Amino acid sequence: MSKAGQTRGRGRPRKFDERAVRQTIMETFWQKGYAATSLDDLSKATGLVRPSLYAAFGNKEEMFLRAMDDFVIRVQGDLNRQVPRDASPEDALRIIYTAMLEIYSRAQARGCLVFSTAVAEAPAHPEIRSRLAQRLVQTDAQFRRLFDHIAPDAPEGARQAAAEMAAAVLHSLGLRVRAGTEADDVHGFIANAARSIAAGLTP
Amino acid sequence: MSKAGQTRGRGRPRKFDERAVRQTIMETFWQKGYAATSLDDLSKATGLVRPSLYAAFGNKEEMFLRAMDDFVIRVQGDLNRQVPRDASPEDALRIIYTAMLEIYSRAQARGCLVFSTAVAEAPAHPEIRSRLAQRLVQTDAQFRRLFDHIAPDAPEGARQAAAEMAAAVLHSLGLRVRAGTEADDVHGFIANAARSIAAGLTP
DNA sequence: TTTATTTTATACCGAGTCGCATAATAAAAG
DNA sequence: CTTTTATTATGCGACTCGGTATAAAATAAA
Repeated sequence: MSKAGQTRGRGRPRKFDERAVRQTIMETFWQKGYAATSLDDLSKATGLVRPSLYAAFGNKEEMFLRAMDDFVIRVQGDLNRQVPRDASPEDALRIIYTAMLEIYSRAQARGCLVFSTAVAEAPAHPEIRSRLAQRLVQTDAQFRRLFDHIAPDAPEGARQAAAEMAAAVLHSLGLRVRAGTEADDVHGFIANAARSIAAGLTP
Repeated sequence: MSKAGQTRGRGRPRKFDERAVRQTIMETFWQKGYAATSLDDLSKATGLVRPSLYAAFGNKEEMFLRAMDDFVIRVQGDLNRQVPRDASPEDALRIIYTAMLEIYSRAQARGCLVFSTAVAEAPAHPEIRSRLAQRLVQTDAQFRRLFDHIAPDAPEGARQAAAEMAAAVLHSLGLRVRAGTEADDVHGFIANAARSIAAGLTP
């Protein structure tokens, strides 16, 4: 159902831009969480009535899964734009964490849609849980690839351990932002974490 | 209201054990999350009818706040029983994380009531958010005290950084368990984390 | 135009929600 | 015993929820 938006459909044309609506859905889930976001909320936020939402995006859980994908895509985009390819491990981590802090802090302390919102729905929604698990694995792998690239001389075990630690710091960062931790404390946390992890790579 | 359970009340005596009921409430929230737990669920689980729950424990949010307290108390108890006072940093961390993994893994992958459930309600419930923030601060502080005790020769900055990293690993552990990460992978994560953090304390 | 197709709008459903008002019950205090 | 106080039981009221059936509207194809 629902073409990619290009094919000249045959019936009544849509009055909305699918990508913009998806962004709005993602933002709404991000701000209010899964359970606290009603379909009426999404309807008001997007300007689409509920049946249109269903026709275009499926039920609430499917909308949320889409929102998770859109969230990740957007974060990766922001990140790729800011992280240089030739930084030292400590600088790279500091840049990444600072960028993530900026993302997590937009509007009122929202934290991470995946690590702070999806996680709560994991027990009741196997699909969400599996997507969350995927995300954890991929985050570890991304940091691993980063360290393989910028710290190739470190032993493999150290690179793997550093990658897992780097991911853990990211998880913690989301939590701390969501809890409303003071900005200064968060910056201190970031600086300490970047230094500690980098130290494990260049002994 | 509701006396501590000792003072010989004047009216009709309670038919339930307050501490047992609180444990059941905590377990239920832990298993199903905040939003997904209805008062009827709590009523069924505890055997108390809703008005009795209200009279004894207040509304849903107050019950959850109590559950957070009870959860922390129980975790601290389990932990204090298992962590020796004279272990090396690496051993101490491994013991703590292994114990926490056991707690987080009870029944079907529940993860952490605070880090995986309360966090989702933080935006909508300021009281929950503030309690979550408290918990984050206290967790950092507890690790800090641990390292002050078992690694007093490390520089202060290193002890503080290690404490924050140790807390971050705990946050990540809750997430990973909740996402259903394979037990072997989680054990690897624990071992790597304990080694990395300890290395930062004894260079 | 006519027909086929797709989206939008309205209205509704049944289930479940929290919280409380009220009445029945049980014990202590007088 | 009578009165007071506290707990338990019953039940409801007002609301929100996710989801859908149905009809109106808008466009492309025939």
